[in-house]
Amino acid sequence: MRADARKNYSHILAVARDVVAEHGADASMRDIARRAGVGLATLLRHFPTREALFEALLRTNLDALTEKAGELETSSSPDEALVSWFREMVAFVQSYSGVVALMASAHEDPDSALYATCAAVHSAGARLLLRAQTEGTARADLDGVELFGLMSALGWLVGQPGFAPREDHLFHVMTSAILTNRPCTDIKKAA
Amino acid sequence: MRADARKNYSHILAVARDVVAEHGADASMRDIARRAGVGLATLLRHFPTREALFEALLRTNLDALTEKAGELETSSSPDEALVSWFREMVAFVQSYSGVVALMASAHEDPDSALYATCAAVHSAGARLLLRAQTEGTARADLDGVELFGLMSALGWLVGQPGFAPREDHLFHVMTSAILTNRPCTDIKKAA
DNA sequence: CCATTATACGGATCACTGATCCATTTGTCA
DNA sequence: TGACAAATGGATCAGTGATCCGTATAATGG
Repeated sequence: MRADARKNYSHILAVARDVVAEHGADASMRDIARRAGVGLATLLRHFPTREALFEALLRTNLDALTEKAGELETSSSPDEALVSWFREMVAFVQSYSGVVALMASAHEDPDSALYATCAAVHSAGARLLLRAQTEGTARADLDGVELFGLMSALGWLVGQPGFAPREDHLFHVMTSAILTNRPCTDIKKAA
Repeated sequence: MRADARKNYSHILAVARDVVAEHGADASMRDIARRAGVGLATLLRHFPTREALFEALLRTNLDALTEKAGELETSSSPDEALVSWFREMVAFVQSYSGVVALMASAHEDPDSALYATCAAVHSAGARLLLRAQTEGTARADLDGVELFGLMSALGWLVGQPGFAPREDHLFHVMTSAILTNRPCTDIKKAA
């Protein structure tokens, strides 16, 4: 790749990160190109589709999440690790609104550029889950994909207008569905 | 309203219901108009925005759900009623993909055409929830909005590619987060 | 039953989107 | 410096939702 092309590539990616953070996953490609100071054609040659752009955009974040899962695996108790990672995943999904759908379809399509990255995230989560399940603190009838799904769903929900203020509580409800040792802490028990 | 206009209104609505069921919430307005045999301008005069069209489309479904909640309130046990209604809500959200976001924003905006309808659904769900909470079979720290949110999130999730086959299981996980008397039925309990 | 009038209709058009083409510019290397 | 491949971006295309306005028609009064 020529030097100027490489520079544009990085610059576009940086600008795209800002614009997407501002306008969500359906930001205008023209807008991104304009703000990057390049023509639309240039943007679209570097990233032929919207998915390709997101792929590049998300790869670093997803890799970081995968790595984070590995760290938590050794630094925290199984259920604490799972909850911490869950929280980070939710925050991630929420911050790039509209991105989960992309990841879900990427996970279904082995040819997708995001496929490997998604699979890594899934299996990283699955390992954290398995560790908690072995200890008996997570419900046994879950797998990594479902864990990912629940995280995505929560991230999606708290990204919807009106639900952001309830994020902490909804997070608590959702984790108590996954973990077995913190069942409904603040609930008036019957019997 | 003139007779032909009224006829067009109903016809467009019926066609829109089909098209949306086929192509989801971002179906082309031109497409709907074409299939209804009217000009795009006519469609857009009857329903100035996409939201206006969905408003009309969803009102009947939502009213039906509200009514259903009332029926269940007298015909089933509190937790059975809640679960049944939960299931219907999830199916509804899933069938009209992309619609929840619309309802969420409608619920935030008192001027929205869907506001009253949404509020009715929320309070109908809240009543079912309260009944189960009084009996002690639903966790007490939930309100109608959160119940609606969890239903929406699940509906959204099972509408994503790859998660549809897991609908039943995810439904089970989610309900066990809400109910207290069926905590993780198929799980190896710790201690 | 016909003439008038208000109403509804829809083709044409606009601004916008992502995608593609290709003449021009620019980096690179001999 | 010269030549060539590579990268660029303006122009253009089909698609979207929205708007305008001349035309067709339903409703109404004579």
